[in-house]
Amino acid sequence: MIDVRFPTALQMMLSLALAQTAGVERLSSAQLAEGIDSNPTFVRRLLVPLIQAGLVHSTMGRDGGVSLSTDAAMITLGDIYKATMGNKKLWTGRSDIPHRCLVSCNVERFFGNLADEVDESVLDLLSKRTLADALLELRTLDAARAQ
Amino acid sequence: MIDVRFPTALQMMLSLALAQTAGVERLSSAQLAEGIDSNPTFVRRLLVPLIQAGLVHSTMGRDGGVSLSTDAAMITLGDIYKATMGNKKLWTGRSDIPHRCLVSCNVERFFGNLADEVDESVLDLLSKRTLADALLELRTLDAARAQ
DNA sequence: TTGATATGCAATGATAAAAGATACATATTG
DNA sequence: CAATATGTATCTTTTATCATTGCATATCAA
Repeated sequence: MIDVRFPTALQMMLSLALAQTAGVERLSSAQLAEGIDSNPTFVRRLLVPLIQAGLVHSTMGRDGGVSLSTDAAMITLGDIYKATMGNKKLWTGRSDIPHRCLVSCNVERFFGNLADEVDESVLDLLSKRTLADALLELRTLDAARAQ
Repeated sequence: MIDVRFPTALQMMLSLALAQTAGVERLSSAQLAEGIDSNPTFVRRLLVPLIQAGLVHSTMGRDGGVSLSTDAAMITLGDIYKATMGNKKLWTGRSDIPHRCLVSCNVERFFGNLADEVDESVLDLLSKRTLADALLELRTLDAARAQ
């Protein structure tokens, strides 16, 4: 199955950012789940690392829910990516390749280094964009759609 | 299951490049399969797009096998990636999100654009490296390993 | 204090993408 | 024509991911 954690977390964060600008204090996991057409448990699982990273604040109990910890302009898409994907690399190579020649003895490390470079370049790209930027892009797309 | 087509195709291409420098005319799918600890069918499936892209030349029949179509310095890792992964994007978002608000109506396109940018930056990185460069890196890694 | 309702979290089940396995037609060489 | 390679279709196995269910815990309000 395809891993949709990042796009999903991103949508949730965008919803929280929108709520923030609209003056809504917090959203429940059920509300967020509705937005992504999924279930509250999945939402809460995704929220855990975002909360631990300090991007989202959660309040328990009745009338509980989550909200952004800070202004949307202070959160980059890179922050969200790092939090939700943790140490998972974008690429994984074959493991336990039998060592028999120059290639098989060293590809594993070679590919690992390459994957690291890729991760870095993706994070660079994501870190240049804030949630606030993204929300603005959504408005632009929406305006284009309306025409 | 994790998609290991690119790392696998890369290893095969490196093996073919090494064979080329060693004066070996061609390798069979069985030989390549041994190198990646897999089976000839998987190898041949992976070879199809590489052959179609003109990166690899295949000869059928007894004593058949595959070899690089050109010098390893003329083939970039980007070529290999494009051939083996085809149109598959690095990221896929959730699909069929119900359209209910500014976010849900536009994230799909927003994320698609973002994914395109990521693909582009990864391909940029991969296209700066040739198979010959990679083979040289393997030798460097091997020398470091020997110590 | 208690009922309603939220999060936090564990465990189990369903789904789907990828790789493995098998079989066989076709091509080439000696 | 025998041996052995590729090309390709089909079926099975594996496994990462998401959905579902259940329940403990926290909070608010009547």
